[in-house]
Amino acid sequence: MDEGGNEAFAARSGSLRDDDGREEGGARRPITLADVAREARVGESTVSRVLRSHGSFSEKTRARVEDAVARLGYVPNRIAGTLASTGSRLIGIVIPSLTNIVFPDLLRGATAALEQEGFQSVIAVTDYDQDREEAVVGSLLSWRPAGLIVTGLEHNPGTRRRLLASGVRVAELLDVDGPGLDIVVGYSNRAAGAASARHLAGRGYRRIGYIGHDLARDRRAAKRYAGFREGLGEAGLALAGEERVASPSSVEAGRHGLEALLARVPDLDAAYFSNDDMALGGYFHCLAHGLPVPERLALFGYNGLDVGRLMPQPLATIRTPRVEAGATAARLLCSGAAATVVDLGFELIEGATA
Amino acid sequence: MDEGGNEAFAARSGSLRDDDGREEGGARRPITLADVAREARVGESTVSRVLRSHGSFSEKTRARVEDAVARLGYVPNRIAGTLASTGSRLIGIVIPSLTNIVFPDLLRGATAALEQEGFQSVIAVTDYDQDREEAVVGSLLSWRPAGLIVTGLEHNPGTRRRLLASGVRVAELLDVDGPGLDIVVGYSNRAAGAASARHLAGRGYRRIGYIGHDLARDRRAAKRYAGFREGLGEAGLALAGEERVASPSSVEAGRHGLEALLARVPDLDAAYFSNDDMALGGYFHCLAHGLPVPERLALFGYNGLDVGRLMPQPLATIRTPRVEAGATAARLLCSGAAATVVDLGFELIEGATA
DNA sequence: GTCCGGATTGGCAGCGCTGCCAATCCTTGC
DNA sequence: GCAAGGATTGGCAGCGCTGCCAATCCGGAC
Repeated sequence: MDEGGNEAFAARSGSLRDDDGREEGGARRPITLADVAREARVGESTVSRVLRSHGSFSEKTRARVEDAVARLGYVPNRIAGTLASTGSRLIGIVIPSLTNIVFPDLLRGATAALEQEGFQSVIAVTDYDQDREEAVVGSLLSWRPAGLIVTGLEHNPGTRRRLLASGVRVAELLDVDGPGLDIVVGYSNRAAGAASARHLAGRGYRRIGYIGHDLARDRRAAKRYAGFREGLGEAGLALAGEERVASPSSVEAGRHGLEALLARVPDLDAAYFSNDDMALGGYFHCLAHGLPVPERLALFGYNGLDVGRLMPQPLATIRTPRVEAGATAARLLCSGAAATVVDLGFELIEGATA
Repeated sequence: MDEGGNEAFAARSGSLRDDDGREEGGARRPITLADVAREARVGESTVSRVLRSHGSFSEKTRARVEDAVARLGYVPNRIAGTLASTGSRLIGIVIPSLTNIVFPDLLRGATAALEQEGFQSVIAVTDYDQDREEAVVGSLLSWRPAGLIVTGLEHNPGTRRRLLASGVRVAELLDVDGPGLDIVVGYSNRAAGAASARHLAGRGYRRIGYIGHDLARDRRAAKRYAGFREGLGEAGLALAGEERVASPSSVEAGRHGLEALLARVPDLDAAYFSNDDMALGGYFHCLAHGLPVPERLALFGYNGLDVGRLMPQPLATIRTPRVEAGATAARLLCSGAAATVVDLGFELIEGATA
């Protein structure tokens, strides 16, 4: 190892023209590309080219540079790199919540695909609040990302304006029911709701109730709800009752919601939940109170979580391709595809609870 | 609005000395701080000061600047800001998985606290692979973060070296059983395992089995396992049998794991699972096969997920302060606290399954 | 009216890296 | 042996913003 340097720091040179950095008690400064260039006795651009495998250079040069990098423990500064080059390799991802496993799934798909393309993701959470969405979108845009992945098609005017004005590519996920800004990847929540209604009606259920969570915030759940009512209508039915808890969806909300609804509408023969978490709560209520499922009460969820498949009776639900949606959106953004709508569809899982 | 400019772009000036940017068909370029300064007829540093509420300026100036910002739709470029100032406002977070809700919980706590401090987070996932951890740590370090949050205390030598050499603050989370690099926030997995064993032994269970997942990758689960065996040993007991599935933890792995174990060791009277997801799967197995819980078989989990609390019989488990750990680590990192170990402890929940 | 000290303000040199362009080094062909 | 043309290479001007420092302004105090 050379004098005065350790793996990650070099002695800071004492004056502006002295580049040798051998001042004795000087402060330490991070290793830069210039340090590597000096160590390898090549130009800065050459180091840059080698590190990015971009442009041409000889095998001998590559070896010298890589050697110097290893010797100095150089870590490239992507902040500087991004500023200097025109486009960043960053994608911002905006999701409403980390509590519902649906969004980590989306993240999983997106980050995996992104990584493959050499992109990194920055994540922000809105808590289902459109004002917070506007704020985090602004915050993400200040990193000059190559693209943004947001959830749903509904945004307040400020968010919409910022997104449009920024000129960055935007992918809106998990919904295709409505006009999108640019790239849209998802499935129809409305159709999913309708399909659920048709399924229950087709099975002969007539006294069907709905247990949902905060629909004002979760617009996709609201669309499923609307689609569900439509589907019931087509079958000549109407909701026999409904219970909406003001909180986000959860097993707890589902359990207590079903309990409350049954107290009001005891002769329900089926319950449609705003998602699988809620439905699992409902299932637990039935188990705890000895209500035979689906004989006494049928249950239907949404999302197709693993846990539903493993219940003693597999949950009747709709499986949504969340991971795939994240991955598809990421790939489209990276590839610079034209504005488009990708409807990935969904799959109705009959299960054994309805 | 001035001629030739719209909300987010200004006409690019045709030559290097012409700053007026009124070339007719020129390309568009993003609005910069210099544009705002010109529009507000103040200096660049003044705009910078106003935007960061840092330094002093008159009320009149603030109004003019904010006016210009609004008129031009200026979005500050944090890439440039970070490069120019010494420290970034970024914290990197490295987690092993997004599939297990534990890590989104950690993220939730961390991002909430970080946001409050004006920091942004960049997230990377390792899939429980130490080599991938090394790679993503390198990748995160290239953003020159102010700090890094990683999971667990076990890292391969390369990761350790990079972390140390980088000079950035590091917080290691969710475990306190072992030496840390810098800041450590978590709880003792070993003690949790031992406490679980003592609880089961104290309740009179004697034929106790273990159902776990891939312990080679999940070092914290391995520590709980070790602690559990120790705890049993103190009570004069030994594991009556164990089943390890090679996959990550899941409801499915728990259900099938218990089934397999019971096939081999039918007279088990209690089952300790590597976590609540696994335990939920075990519970489902019992329900599906009519095994009375806890009379025929007691169940014990780990993590204290909501779902366990809402089962018909609340799950006996250990509640871990995951969200709090994320938040604590984030706050310590931001505040520049000294290296320290924070043991947040855990809480044994008796539940009704043991 | 003049002077003083604090409040404001503007200028400008970098932060570390990349893109462009010119300089240099090899080959290969004749 | 010489020139043409591609392969390598180095120099350096920014990318957009912040930090430092000097310049300017302002409101009393004298």
